[in-house]
Amino acid sequence: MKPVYALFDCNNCYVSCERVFQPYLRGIPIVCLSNNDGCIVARSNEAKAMGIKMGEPYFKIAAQCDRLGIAVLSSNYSLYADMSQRVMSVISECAPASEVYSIDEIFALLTGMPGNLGEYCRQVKDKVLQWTGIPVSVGIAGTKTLAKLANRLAKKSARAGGVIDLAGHPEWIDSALKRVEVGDVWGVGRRYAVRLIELGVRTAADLAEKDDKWVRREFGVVLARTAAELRGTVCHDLETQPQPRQSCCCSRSFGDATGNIEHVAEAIREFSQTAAERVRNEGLVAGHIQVFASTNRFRQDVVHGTMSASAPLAPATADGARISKVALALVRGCRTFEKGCEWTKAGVLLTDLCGKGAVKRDLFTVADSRRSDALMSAVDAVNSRFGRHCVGLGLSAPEAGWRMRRERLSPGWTTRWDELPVVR
DNA sequence: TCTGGGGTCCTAGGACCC
DNA sequence: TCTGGGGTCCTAGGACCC
Repeated sequence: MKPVYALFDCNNCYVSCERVFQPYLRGIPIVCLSNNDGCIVARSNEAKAMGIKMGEPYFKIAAQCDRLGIAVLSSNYSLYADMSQRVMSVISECAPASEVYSIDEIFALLTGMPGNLGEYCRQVKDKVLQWTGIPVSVGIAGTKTLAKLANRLAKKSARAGGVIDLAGHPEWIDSALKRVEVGDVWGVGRRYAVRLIELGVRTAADLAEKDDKWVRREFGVVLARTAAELRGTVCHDLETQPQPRQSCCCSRSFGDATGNIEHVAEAIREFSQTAAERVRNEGLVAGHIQVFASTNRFRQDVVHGTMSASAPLAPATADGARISKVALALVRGCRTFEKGCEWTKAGVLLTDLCGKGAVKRDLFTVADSRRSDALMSAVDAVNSRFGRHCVGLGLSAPEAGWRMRRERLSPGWTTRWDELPVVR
């Protein structure tokens, strides 16, 4: 039986999440910023029409936003994650199998389902809007890559009404491929796009027509799979069971640069506990830790520097106390810190992750004790109820200069009791 | 003055082994 | 004048995704 994939994708995801709880933002241009109020990461259709570009540093267009009356919001990831969960749960109940692909996308497997799948997906889309307030678009096709492409066209087409079904209309595939630039194909990034265009491959249709051996030789096996998927050959199956992650990184840009190693250490102490908490939440432990910091890579007029230090964690652990102790020791033992740099970013990377039950032990190491497990469970319980960093080891002041800027943050409408919307 | 964060996979090259 | 062959493992770097 021919496989059928549907890709559901939230329209302007973060903007739509904000609009659910601030209806006065509907119909006006609005953008959402990345962490530290750095870059534009989401735009409403009105903002797109005004020429606001994705990924643009905010400081460069702040005045323009002001002049054009564009509403600007700091990123509120706890809101977006919560809204995402609601959308995903509605859609996943409408299909026999599904794969959450990102915060705003989910693949649903519709293989063998009876009836008009385009019509069915339109009903699911309406249900998502009614139940969560989030508008979605849908692309349906025989491979994931084609479903992505169909979704892209569904978003742009006024006639499609948010749904394009290439599985039900294989005769549309050729013209669909011709209408999509090669750089907009899922799996073709900026570098590949430049080279492909130099080689005369301009559209998805051009890429699909290329000889498999040629693509493999010039670009490797990954792009060869993408090209095959455009021809209708499934190379990327649905991953219904999320694979256990291999690494966990917590890094942040600082609100204010600092030359003080103790400030960097403070940040890293907190990031290491956040990373440990994420790893614990997934029942994993880490066997290796790396800490790093860097200066502002964009500025020409300052001393540039990077520091990085790493150490094994033996036995592997997710104990925030142990991990933050090692992290601090790594920072303080790092010589490159002595160069008089202004640090603007730091982070912690946990790797060699494995299941908690699979920890290797030897005669000379002691596994995490039951006391450590109990302590971490208590910490997680308190923080889950009262907010992250409510309790922790050596916590820093909320107003510490290294903390990220979030000057236009909306309330935690769905995740914090004290920020619930009030109905009058 | 101000430029995000968090992932994965593939490949090439070096170290090391027999 | 001259330097094997074949394999594995690890790491760094480069590409991609959202």
